[in-house]
Amino acid sequence: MQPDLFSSPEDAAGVPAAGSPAAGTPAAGTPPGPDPGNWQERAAWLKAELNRHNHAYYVLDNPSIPDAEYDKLFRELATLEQTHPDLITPDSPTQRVGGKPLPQFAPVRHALPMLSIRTETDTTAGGALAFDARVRRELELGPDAPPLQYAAELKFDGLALNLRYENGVLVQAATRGDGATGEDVTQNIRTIRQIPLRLKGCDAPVLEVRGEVYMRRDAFERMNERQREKGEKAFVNPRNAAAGAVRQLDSSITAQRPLSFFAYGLGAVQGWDAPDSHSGTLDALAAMGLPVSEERRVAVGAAGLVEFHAHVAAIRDTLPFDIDGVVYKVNSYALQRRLGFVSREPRWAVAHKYPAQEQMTVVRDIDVQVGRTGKLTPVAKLEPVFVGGVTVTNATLHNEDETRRKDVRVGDTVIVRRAGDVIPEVVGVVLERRPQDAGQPFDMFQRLQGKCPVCGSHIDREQGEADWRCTGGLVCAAQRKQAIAHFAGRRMMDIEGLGDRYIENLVDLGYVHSIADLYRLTLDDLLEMKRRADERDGITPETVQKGKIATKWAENLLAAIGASKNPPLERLLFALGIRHVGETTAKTLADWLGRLDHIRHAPAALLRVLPDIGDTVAEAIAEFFAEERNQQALDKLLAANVKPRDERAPNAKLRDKLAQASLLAALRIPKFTETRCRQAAEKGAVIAALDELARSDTIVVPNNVRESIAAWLAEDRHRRQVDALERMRATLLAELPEGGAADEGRLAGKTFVLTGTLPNMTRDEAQARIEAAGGKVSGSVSKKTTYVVAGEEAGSKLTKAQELGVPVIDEAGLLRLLEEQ
DNA sequence: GCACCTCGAGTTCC
DNA sequence: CTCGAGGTGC
Repeated sequence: MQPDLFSSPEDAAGVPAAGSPAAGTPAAGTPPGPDPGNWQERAAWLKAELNRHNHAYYVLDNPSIPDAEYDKLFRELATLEQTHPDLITPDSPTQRVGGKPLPQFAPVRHALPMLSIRTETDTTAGGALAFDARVRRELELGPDAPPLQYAAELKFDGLALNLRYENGVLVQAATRGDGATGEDVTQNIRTIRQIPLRLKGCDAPVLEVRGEVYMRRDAFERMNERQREKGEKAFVNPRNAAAGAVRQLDSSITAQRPLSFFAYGLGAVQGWDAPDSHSGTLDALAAMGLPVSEERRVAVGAAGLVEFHAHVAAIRDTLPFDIDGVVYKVNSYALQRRLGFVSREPRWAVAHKYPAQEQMTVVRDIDVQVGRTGKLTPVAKLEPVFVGGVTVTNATLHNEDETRRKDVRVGDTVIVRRAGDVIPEVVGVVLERRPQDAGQPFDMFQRLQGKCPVCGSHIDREQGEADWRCTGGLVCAAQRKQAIAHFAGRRMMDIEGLGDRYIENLVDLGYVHSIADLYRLTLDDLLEMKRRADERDGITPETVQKGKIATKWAENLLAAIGASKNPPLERLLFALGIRHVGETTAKTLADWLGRLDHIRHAPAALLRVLPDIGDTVAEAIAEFFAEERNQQALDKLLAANVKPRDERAPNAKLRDKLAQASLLAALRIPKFTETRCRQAAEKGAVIAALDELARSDTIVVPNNVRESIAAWLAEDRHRRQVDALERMRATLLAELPEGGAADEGRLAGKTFVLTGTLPNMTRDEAQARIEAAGGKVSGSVSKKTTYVVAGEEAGSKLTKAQELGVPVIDEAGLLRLLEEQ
């Protein structure tokens, strides 16, 4: 993203003085270049620096820094020149305001200069108040005068254009250029379908329309995806992509780029009776078939501006395109004329920005984190930057491939992006700023010397997988701690007060080695642990009162641990942290098999017949329980009276799943396909007599299949699996309730998706009630969704529902459905 | 065998 | 919230 130099020399992103890293100076906080105290040298340096970036952007079409950064330098120079006018030279970028047009595009002299708008850098409501106050002062309005009317609009993050219509026909499109002269990009602009080549109901001799070309975010993503597939370089953001497309020399390439346009004003006009207000003009332009953003209004007084600013801030992330702020214009043209201009900026308009969503910073280091499953994740440790409203110090690099694709190295200057609630991400490296002594391309194995940074076990990356993993399992303290944290989590055993910090101490000081140990902790253990932890951290000896607080804390924690002893079976299963077993799969296991005892002894083949459990998941579960250590941990839990409170008989529907044909197929014997299993079962084949099937004197299956079964059975573990399967089948059948499946409830077969905040119940409650009525609750909207239940602040799921035509109901609608039964 | 739908897992900051 | 991958239905 390069600054809109043409338009807004004042266009700084309103970044607090976090300071920015210098080229080759990996320390943020120190301004780059000569000491700001020496203003002569400083100004010379700024000029050179800015001219260099201009050249990179406008002539080489290869931006070197993000616009917030450019603006910061520009503003610094402008301020210097203001206080020391003798520093102003003709070659100063502040005097030119723009760059050279590319030689390949014909220059266009604008009939009416394209001016810039002053930017209000106070990103709070104060910015709006200040503007209103300024305007009222200029108009000499007293405090009792009625509030002014303003046209409030979005400030699009794109490229400004002047469209010239003569007699209603588009004859020329030009970029802003330096404001006086731009580039003729008519051929390219003609390819944008949104821009009418002929105006509806207007044949004025001259009508110039001004607006912004931009690219929608979704279109940008898709285009970048294609670029990457073709092995071509991806664009950093929609703005760059749009600017690049408009400045394509080959308009057939522009035609393939998904550009959009919004009109926001007028240029030269002849023979057209313009309305007397800005909002009226926009309405008129819309009526002529020009795209005009709907997100605009006539705001009344300062309060109206503040309200609009807040409103747009709230919807900013849901807009399909990027904006960097809003624009306020005095609505009445008569008043605009009275206000006039200061130098090259109108006094009647201001751009009011939001905190920048992109910033530059330096990568101090690349750390590797160990996840619960042993996944090794590279994390960029950043010089703190204020971006998108928060200070960011860490950003995930996901995995080795991703890190290398972006080629992030220690010491690099990177662009960090954070929009709304979105997790900060490293968008890309500013290669121009890579220092001589930057690190090498990231190499996980080399970096860790083949060892887990926490436990030293060797690390491994499976063929075809993106992740490196620590092989230490629960030997690895990082994995153990997270396993315990997972176990204690709210959606699992829900042990309140057992946060990461305490787990860290409990494990490090040796009080807890595995989850079962939690239930053997005593008051003394906890107090001792706390004392030792405090001592280690150098915290002053306890006062009597502190001792009391510590006791209270320990009592509470013990109580919470005690209270967690009898969870629903599915929660306990989820809490164990078996790979591929999340909330839903845990529920499936509990619903179908009913008792922990069955689940912990089920062979993979049995698990495979359950819905939504395939080879990978079945094996992960069986493997977990095959581990001696895990079975011991379970036994210890049981011994400590940790027991699911809702064990029950297996689900009646399991009877069908236990049919011989299904179980035979679930053994996954080579060549013994599902169809063959069914045929064999019809002829009386059963797992209990698999040996017979494999014998040469039977002809239930073709010879080659028979041989395959025999070979398979020859392996001991396979035979044991068959035995286990048969035993479990018998046990389960014996426990199955008589008769058919129970009544399924009113909402059987219906799938719900919950989104937003419901007025009177939590989402968990809503989910529980839907499930109690036999319905399903899913996390994502698709064609199969029956209803989307939307509350306050519903987000993308609601949008998706509308796209797919899925009915949307509110809480009241849901209650009605629930009560109908 | 492919396309679509889900689920699991990881992630940042206050 | 998003991405990747597992599972299922066509």
